[in-house]
Amino acid sequence: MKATRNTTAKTAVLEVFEKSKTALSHTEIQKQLNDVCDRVTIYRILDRLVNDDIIHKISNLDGTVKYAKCNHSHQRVHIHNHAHFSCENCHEITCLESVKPSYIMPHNYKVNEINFTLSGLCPKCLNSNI
Amino acid sequence: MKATRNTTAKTAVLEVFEKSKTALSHTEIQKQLNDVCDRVTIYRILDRLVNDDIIHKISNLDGTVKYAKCNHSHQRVHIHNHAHFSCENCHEITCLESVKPSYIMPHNYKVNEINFTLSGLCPKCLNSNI
DNA sequence: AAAATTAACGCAACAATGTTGCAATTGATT
DNA sequence: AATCAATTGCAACATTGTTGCGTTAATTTT
Repeated sequence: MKATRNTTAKTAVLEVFEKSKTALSHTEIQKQLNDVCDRVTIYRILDRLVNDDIIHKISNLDGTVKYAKCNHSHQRVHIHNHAHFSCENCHEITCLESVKPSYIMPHNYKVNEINFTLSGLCPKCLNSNI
Repeated sequence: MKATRNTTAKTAVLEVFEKSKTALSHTEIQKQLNDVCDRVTIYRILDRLVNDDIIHKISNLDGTVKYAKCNHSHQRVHIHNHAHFSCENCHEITCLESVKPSYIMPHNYKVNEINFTLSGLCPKCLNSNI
């Protein structure tokens, strides 16, 4: 339908995701890009990548929004039903690909998407006795 | 420890929550309050109410933040482990008190809080064929 | 390989949301 | 009634996200 182009800015953003093990906010991406492109462009690239199903959006308990690359095998129908972990100490958000919640819904609801975010202490911060 | 006071502004905010069946954003509360108090005051009241465990904060997939009154019986230790439903059509967020996800966590994580938000169509919007 | 098409960009300006400092007010306590 | 500190209003600021528009550049077509 659409024709998404491979621009230098988009490539740069994707490289940042490639390097990062954790989810990134718009601001964090901007810092790593070092003026490769405008702030607005990053917003637009993120929107496009979400639409193209290359990254997904995660909204944290504290209201911050982050993005992470989808590193699943290319499925035809793609639902981000895995959990995310948000560390209260280092504020890193990581995908817990293996954690998939099971639940029972009341009737008459149509569920399209789920957001399952757990927060607490990540292994790194848990072991460095806070 | 602290001494939270019962002010007119706080009472007004609580009345708004009492009347509402759905979760409310700061803006929605402000509109219903009709200049009872300043915009900043509402932010501070919400912070206090969350701290006092009277309301809880819900952050939606789209990044919007809402608050809802906790209408559970007064438990000593209080974890908001129920789900929330966010309608993509009417944008209302409701608590699904009965829906509690079960999941298995990897070791070395300490989970303090969970945020389980489902989005799609609520019964009201589902039945009014969109 | 050049021309044509249009997605993507930069810039500026704006809108929404949340935060902070400080003096004045007011609820609770003595 | 006097005291104390939590709460408020105001102003100013910070952050985050959006929009319009003329220009640039990635693809496609010729």
